[in-house]
Amino acid sequence: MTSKAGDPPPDAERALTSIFETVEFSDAYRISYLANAIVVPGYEDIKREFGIIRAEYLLLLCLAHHTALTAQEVSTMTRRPRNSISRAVHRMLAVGYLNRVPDPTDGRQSKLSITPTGRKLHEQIAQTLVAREAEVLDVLSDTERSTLRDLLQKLALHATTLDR
Amino acid sequence: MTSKAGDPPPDAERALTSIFETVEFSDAYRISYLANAIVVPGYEDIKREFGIIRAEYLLLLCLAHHTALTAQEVSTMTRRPRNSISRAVHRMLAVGYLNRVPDPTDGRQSKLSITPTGRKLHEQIAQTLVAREAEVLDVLSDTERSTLRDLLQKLALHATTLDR
DNA sequence: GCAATCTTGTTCCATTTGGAACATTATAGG
DNA sequence: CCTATAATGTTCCAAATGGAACAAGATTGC
Repeated sequence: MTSKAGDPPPDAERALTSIFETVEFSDAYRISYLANAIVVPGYEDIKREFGIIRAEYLLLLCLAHHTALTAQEVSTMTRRPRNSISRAVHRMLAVGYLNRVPDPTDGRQSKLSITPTGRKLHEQIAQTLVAREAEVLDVLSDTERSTLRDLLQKLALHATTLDR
Repeated sequence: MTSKAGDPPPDAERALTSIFETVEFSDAYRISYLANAIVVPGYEDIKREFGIIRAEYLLLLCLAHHTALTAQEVSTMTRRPRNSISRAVHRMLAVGYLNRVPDPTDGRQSKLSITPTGRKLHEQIAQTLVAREAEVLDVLSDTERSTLRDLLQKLALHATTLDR
């Protein structure tokens, strides 16, 4: 269907990629396109294979890397709306991937943490996404990849300061 | 709420960004996070301001940069499902942002093109996204930005060869 | 030339999504 | 201390989303 990476693409196919160069916000467009090409299909696989939707997996992911978080913190970290996280918390509690203990010092919130089963699942799911990431990044050399990492980190950190 | 870009972040806030470093697929995660921080809120603004949803705007965007495309081509270029594009075509036709002429050589498909009104709208919308992009990219120097462009272009081109 | 297969665009439907309003608790200002 | 304001998590609802099946047309292979 599509030509291989190194080939000079035929005209019909070239037309479908020229948008990357002509679009007014080409960096943002490329980033968005890449997200759609890497993670979005990844989430679809995860849904099919594990019955877990995006907000649910992001919740597990955050908790796999922090000993305890509130729902609000997960919402902020992931830029998902609070109600999505709320729903995710209920489902993940129900299937035993999550613990929830009310915060004694603040009656509004609860501390969430991942269970061993939840962590096992996360590790499986992460593999899927690591593989998908590798598929895309393998066109870069080691130096290029390391440069990219640094630039993305800088941008991501800065983006956290952007309000919604 | 959040500290400024250059400040050393306080502990509570640092916890919310450390995921960028600890997540197993950190490049993919950062790309996805950036897409959510730049483009997604952009689409929300566009919906509020212009009453146009994502698939609809992507359709206009593609047609603004190509004299004629089929719905299938737009679907491929944007990685949106065919039915989303189909709906978008109908709405954009109804409001006069689009022309559609059946392909005489292939009865299944039609050639789509943008109207002058549609193009005007695209130009307004693009400004919104260009501004949002600039907000994020302004932390990079000119050289960094140019390096990033090249890397993203390489990745995006390669990603087009990924099925689905 | 014809049957089987594929492609395009569409409709249908179930699921996901996120805004808005809400109850509850905490915090700030007087 | 007590009222006004803000934050957390939840429910409700309308909208967007994408998979699946479909009709109509094109292509392939015999």
